[in-house]
Amino acid sequence: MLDPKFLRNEIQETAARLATRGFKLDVARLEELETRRKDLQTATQELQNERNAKSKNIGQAKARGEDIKPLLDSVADLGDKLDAAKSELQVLLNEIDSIALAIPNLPADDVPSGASEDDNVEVLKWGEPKSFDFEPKDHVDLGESLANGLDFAMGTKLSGARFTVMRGKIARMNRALSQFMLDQHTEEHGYTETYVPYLVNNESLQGTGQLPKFAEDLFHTQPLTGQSDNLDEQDARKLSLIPTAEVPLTNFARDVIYDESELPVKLTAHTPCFRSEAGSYGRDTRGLIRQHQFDKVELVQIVKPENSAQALEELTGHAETILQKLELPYRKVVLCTGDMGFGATKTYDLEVWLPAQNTYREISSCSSMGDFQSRRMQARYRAKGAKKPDLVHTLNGSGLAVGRTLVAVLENYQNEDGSITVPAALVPYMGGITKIG
RNA sequence: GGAGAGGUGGCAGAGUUCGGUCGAAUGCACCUGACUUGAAAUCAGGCGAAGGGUUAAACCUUCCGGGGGUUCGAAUCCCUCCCUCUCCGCCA
Repeated sequence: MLDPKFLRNEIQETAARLATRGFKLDVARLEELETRRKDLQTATQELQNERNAKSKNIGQAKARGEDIKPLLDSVADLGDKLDAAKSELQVLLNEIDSIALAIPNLPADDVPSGASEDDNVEVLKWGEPKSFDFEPKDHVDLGESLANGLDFAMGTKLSGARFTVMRGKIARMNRALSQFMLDQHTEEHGYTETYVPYLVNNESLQGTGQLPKFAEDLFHTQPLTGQSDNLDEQDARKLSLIPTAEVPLTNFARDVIYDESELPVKLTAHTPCFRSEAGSYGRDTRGLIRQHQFDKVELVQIVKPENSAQALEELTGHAETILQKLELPYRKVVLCTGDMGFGATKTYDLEVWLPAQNTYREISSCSSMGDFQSRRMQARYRAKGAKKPDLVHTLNGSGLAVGRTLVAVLENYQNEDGSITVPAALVPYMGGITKIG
């Protein structure tokens, strides 16, 4: 959520900045709503003031033992007028609120402007794509032929499309990867390991920005009632599967006022992620690339505003370290204004080299959300000597997506006979074996 | 699953009997000042959040777990939901 002041006082500038990411702000509509809000709010508050003052008089008169009948008569119709004003104001506020909740974040100044992923800017390339003296197979062929290590048919039988069963050494490697990543981040990068719920409530989802706008991307334990943009009382108790550990981890900060000395908070967790992938029916239907369920090691930082830009560089570096230690070639791109996620001010994508596709594919996305999530969550900190608490900044990134890392290892470390060399960094996590198959 | 207790400011904790100068005693923490070479201790003062308003203030409104109700007026009374704690049962 943006600072309401942007929508009140700097709406033209705000609209212009939002336009760079392809979002059209209905300025005329908002201005009209704002004008009415101001009038109505003032009028309502005046009525409340009048009521409070008169009620106070009644109390005092009663204490003195005077006749309060005339006073009661004088407030007779006040209640109805107040109720009417209040409900009219509430309708208006709800409308403004639902508009505000659907406005994406403002891009940071140093984000390249552009309309689509074609306008993303490559920052660096790391490692050389290995040249094979045979035709490299893709991870599906490799995984299926390795003792049925990847069993897509079984996943479909049990659950449906985009679910997969892993067996034997492939399953072990999937586990090894997440263990390796967690150890790196906790032992080398200073993150606190956490274990979190995989089911979260709607407040948490609204805090990080998945709701109200992206309900269809998630799996819900119960269908949401209605299409309302605002959470009603019943919906607030329904749980949804997390699409990323960003949701529970970032919501640690919800309704918290940190002491300055507690920041930054750095959290990591290994969790499954569940995505309905609505709207992606035709894309990446083969293999592990796009699944309804996959594992991810997530990095989250809660920082002081002045540190968030630097923190994004560091957090992205932490994710890069994993790729470097696994010796997987990758490139780093900064997303353009048009390709960024809803709540991001700036995002780096890390894309790993996949030989079978002869291209780089996203394996991590690291973003600074500025105060966008903090404002929704009321996540604040108190600076030493400051009168009022300030909103913190939040960042998150994948470090890394485990399923896609498995794909990358299988494809990049394949040998001509279909076996897979275990990356050196992973050998200790694989019980010492150096080759699969 | 059964029985009971409770949710109040950053934290702890009064107030709820008998609704009215209660946005809320007190303590801790924090901020400012005095004392001190400095610090500690002590003393004095200040100190919840959100919104509106102002050059800045003043000032106004809302908030005592969420929602609803009664009333001129609700932290306080009623309904409902959520959460926490204790005891019993059950379970990994």
